[in-house]
Amino acid sequence: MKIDELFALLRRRGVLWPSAEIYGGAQGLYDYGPLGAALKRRVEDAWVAWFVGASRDYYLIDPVEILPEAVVRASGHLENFTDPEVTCENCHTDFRADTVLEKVRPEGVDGLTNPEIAEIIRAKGVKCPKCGSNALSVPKSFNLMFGLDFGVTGHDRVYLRPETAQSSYLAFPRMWDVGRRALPLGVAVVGKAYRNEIAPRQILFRMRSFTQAELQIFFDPERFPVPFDRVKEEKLPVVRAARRLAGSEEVEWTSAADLAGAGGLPEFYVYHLLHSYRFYRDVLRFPAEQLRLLEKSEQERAFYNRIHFDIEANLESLGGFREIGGVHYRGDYDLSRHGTGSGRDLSVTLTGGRSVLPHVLELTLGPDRAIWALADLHLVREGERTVWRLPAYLAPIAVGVFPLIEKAHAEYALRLADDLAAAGLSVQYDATSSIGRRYARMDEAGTPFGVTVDGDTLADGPAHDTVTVRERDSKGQTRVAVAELAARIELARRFPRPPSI
RNA sequence: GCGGGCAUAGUGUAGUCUGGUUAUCACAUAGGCUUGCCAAGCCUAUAACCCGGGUUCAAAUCCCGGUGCCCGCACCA
Repeated sequence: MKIDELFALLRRRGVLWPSAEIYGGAQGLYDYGPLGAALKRRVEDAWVAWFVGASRDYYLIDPVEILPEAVVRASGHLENFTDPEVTCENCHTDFRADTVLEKVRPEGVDGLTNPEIAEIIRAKGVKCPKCGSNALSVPKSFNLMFGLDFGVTGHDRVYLRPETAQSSYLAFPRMWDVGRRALPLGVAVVGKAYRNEIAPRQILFRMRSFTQAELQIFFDPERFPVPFDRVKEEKLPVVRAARRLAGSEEVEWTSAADLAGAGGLPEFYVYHLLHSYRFYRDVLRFPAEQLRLLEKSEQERAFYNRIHFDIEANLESLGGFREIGGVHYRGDYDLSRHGTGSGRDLSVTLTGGRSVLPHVLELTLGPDRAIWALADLHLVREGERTVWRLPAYLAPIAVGVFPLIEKAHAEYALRLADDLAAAGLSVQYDATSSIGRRYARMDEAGTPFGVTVDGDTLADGPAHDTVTVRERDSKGQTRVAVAELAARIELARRFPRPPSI
């Protein structure tokens, strides 16, 4: 589906909508409605089950969303988020000031005010790199972090975190003690991050307030054991950076063994790349042929990332492959920077007495993007029918309960709906319109099971206390005893379990 | 940020160029009758011109400003 068509459908069903709609909306802010909120929780829970559940030494924490200025100064976000830009008044192209001044001032523009940069441009006669005209503007700074006044005086500067990862780094020394004082140690955060994007675009794909699910694995750079033998035959759809620089974005299905061998990647990295890939393929159930693992070149990736693969899904609504998550080997950059910034030594002493500054492997997911991808890839029109083929364990509503004839069967059906809800299932009771229309609504919401109470349920005979269970994808119907119903649905609602590390 | 396009019920739309009726139609939603396992039928109801200003006897329609969305460029640490 096209982006507008898909968004209209999601809006109509109350999955999500623009925030502050009655005031005309606010750029880059969206709210989730009942279906979206429930779906998001399921996606996040599935992520936690898959990533945090992979090891006994991985933990989920819930830190605040506000960072003191010293933190973002140390992390590099303060300077990197405020790159000055100049615009060519002639051809209307924007450039980063340090790029434009590369030749005349190779040391960069850090520490210069915008008028000072403008003076250099004027004095050196710097021209527009694109059209060659003399029309470069005075630089403007885009602070991509939201700054806040903190405390009574408002003199203390704080920022909404631009990524959840920083919260995990700050927690590392405490988690070292809370955990088993052993590496690897995983610290996961699922929460909001905020970026004052210049141009929010494409609904959930570039928002100013969005959710990140990130697992930071702190490990000993000399030793990160993984059960690599178990996975070495598995093939991954990769696009290596070298191949991209040579002009091809074609996927090469490469075995884990080859990526680690001739491919030159560490085994621990390949293992986790595969673990992440499996989440998208086996948990979110994105078709393998619509997924690719795209390696970022040295120019594209952040300088501190030693290895960087994006996990991308091919989305019709957005015109191609788009990043949903990533696997980043960040080295010791983060703990080193925060060690310097805080004046604390963040290295740890391992059993045996060796002291190490742990390296970080970061596994990320953008839950908002995942939700859009779940809609793009699984929400399909089949003639008159619209079906959201979500995996049963991700569906916002587990089961719909319908009386075939409201007057005759409502009492029993309502009681059944209450019983299923009491068993911990999300239930939707619907008695309006024809049974076919109710099934159709259920299909559109992605509800995997519809339970219909009919005359046989109430009558004496072999079908007493049984109901029709209608399955969303096949439209097939089976007769199920009410006593077994909750257990059956619960089974389908279990998240896939990860292989343990 | 720059450039282009767009904005009408819950959703999709007609009407805008050429100002003038009770703002069109479909689907959806709610109620009734009927039916009773896949969006059936009939009747009824709810429901919209993005916001602000201007021109005019009269503005959904023309003009200005704002807001938001889409596309391209740039940006995405």
